[in-house]
Amino acid sequence: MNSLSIPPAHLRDTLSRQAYFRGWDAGVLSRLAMGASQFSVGKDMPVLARGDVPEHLYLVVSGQVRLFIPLANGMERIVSLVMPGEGFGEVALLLGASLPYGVAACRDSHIIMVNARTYLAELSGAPALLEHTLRLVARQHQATLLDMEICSQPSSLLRVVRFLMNQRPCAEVDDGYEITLPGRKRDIAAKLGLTQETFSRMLSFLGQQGVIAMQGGAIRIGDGSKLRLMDASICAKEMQRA
Amino acid sequence: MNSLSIPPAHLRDTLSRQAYFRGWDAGVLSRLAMGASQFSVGKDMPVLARGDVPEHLYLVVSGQVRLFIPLANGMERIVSLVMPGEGFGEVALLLGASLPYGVAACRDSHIIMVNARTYLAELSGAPALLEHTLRLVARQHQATLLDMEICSQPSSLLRVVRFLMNQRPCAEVDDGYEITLPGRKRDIAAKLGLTQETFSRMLSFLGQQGVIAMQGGAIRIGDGSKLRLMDASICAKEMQRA
DNA sequence: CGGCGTTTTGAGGCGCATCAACCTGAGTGG
DNA sequence: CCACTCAGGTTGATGCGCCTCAAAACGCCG
Repeated sequence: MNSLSIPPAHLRDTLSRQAYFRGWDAGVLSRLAMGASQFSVGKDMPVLARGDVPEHLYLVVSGQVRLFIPLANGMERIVSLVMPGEGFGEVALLLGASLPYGVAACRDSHIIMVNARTYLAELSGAPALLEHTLRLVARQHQATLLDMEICSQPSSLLRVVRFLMNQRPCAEVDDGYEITLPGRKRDIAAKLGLTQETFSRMLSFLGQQGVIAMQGGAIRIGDGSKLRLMDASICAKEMQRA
Repeated sequence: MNSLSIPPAHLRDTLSRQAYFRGWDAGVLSRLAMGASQFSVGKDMPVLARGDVPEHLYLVVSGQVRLFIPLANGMERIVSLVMPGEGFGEVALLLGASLPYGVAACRDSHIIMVNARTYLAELSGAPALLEHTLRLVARQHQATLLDMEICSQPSSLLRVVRFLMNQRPCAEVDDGYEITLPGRKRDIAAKLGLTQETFSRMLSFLGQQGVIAMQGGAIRIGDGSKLRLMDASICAKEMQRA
C-alpha cells in the first residue's frame, strides 16, 4: 500500500474521468481533489479491515478490489467486486458507521481516497448530488439483494446457472453471446458462496452438457434458452424433493 | 387483502404516528395522505410478488410483514421482517425497478400504501427529505450486509450464536438480558438461512450447554460472555479444520 | 376439553466442503 | 529456446453437516 504523491490538478482530472463522478460539477470535483490522495496496492494485499471506521471515500482507478466478509473458517464471502471507475465506502461514511466488510485488492491496483469531511460537506444540502447518491446506494442495495438471491439457492448448480443468466450483456448476438468472467474464478466462486472446486465442477458439467463452452476466462453461451431450460429443470427437481 | 376506506384526515394522523415519518413536515404528510389508502392482510397471505413493479410506498401499521426471496425448493429466504411503524418499497420506487423480493404478512396486518408519484414528487428537490431517505436506505443496506454476514457463516450453530449476539438490547441488565424473538421461529430460521428444524436443534443445544435459557418465545441470556466464548470456540474449531 | 398452528425430536440420505494430487499457462532466467 | 517456477485451475476420493421426511409434543384459544 504505497501512497503516491500526485498534484491536485492531476488528481482532479483523474477523478473527473471516473464513471463514479459522471455528471458531477467540475467545481465540486476540484474541491474533492484538494483533500484527495492516491496509492497503490499489491495483489491480494489488504486495504481496510472489517470494522474499521473509514475516513475516506475510495475510488478504484485501476485493477480490481474486493469487498468481502471474513468467514469463521478463514475463507471469504465476497460481497462486491469493484471495477475501475467505481467506488466504495459511501454507506459507512453517511452513517458514520464501521465498515461491514473487509477490503482487499484482487490484483495490483491504484486507488484514490477522498477526504470524508470534504465529501460529506459537498453532499449536504446539494439536492442534485443527494439524489444522485441516493440512487447509487439504492442500486447497490438492489445488487446486494440479487446476490443474496443467487447464493441462497439450495443447489450449487442452480447458483452457477443463475449467475450466468445475470451476466448476459444487453446486446445479444444472434448465435448466442460471450461473457468474460469479471475476475478470477476463485473470486467469482466466493461471490456465489461456493468453493472454487465446486464452481469449477459445475462449469465443466455445464460444458459437457453443451449449455456453455469455456475457453480460458471467456465463456460462450451458444443458446440462452438452454440455460433457461437447465434452470427450469433444476427448479423442477428441487420442487419435487420438497 | 381487504382495502378499507378511511378519510384522508385520519390517514394523515396515522401516517404521522409511524416511526418511518418521524421528523417529517406536517404539510408533506398531509399531501402524502391524499393519495394514500389502507388495507388489511390475513396471516401468510401475499401482498406483492417478486418482480412486481410497485406503484406505492408501503407502511406497516400493525402486524408484521416479511420480505423474502422465493427459493427453488419452494422455501423462502427472508430478507427482512418489517415491524409496525416501518415501511418498504422505497428502493424499487427510486429506481423505477421491479421488487427483488416478494412480500407477505407474517400475521394479520394493516398496511398503508402511499402513491408513488406523490412520494417521489415530495422527495425530489427537498434536501432534508433526500438526506433522511439516503440515510434510511444506507441503514437498510448495512442491515442487509449484516444479515449476509450471519447467513454466510459455514456453521449453523455459529449463525444462531451470531444472531443472538446481534439481538442484544442496548441496555444490558447486570445479570444478563432477555430477548424476545422478533417473529415466529420459522421466520427467524428463514432469515438465518436455516430450516426451522436446524434452528430449533441449535437453540436446544445452546440451552443444554447453559448458554441460554428458553421460555417460549423469550430467551434469557444469563451471561453474554458465554455467548462470546461459544462464538470463539466455534471459530477456533472451524479454523483448525481449514 | 378439543382443535389447530407451531415447535420439537428422531432417523436417514445426499450434497458440498475438505483434502490432496495433478494439470495448465504465463513469466523468468540461463 | 528450453528448464524451471509459481499461481491459478482442475480432478478425484472421502466424510460430515444440514436438509428431508415423518411423527410426536407443546402451547394457545375457543
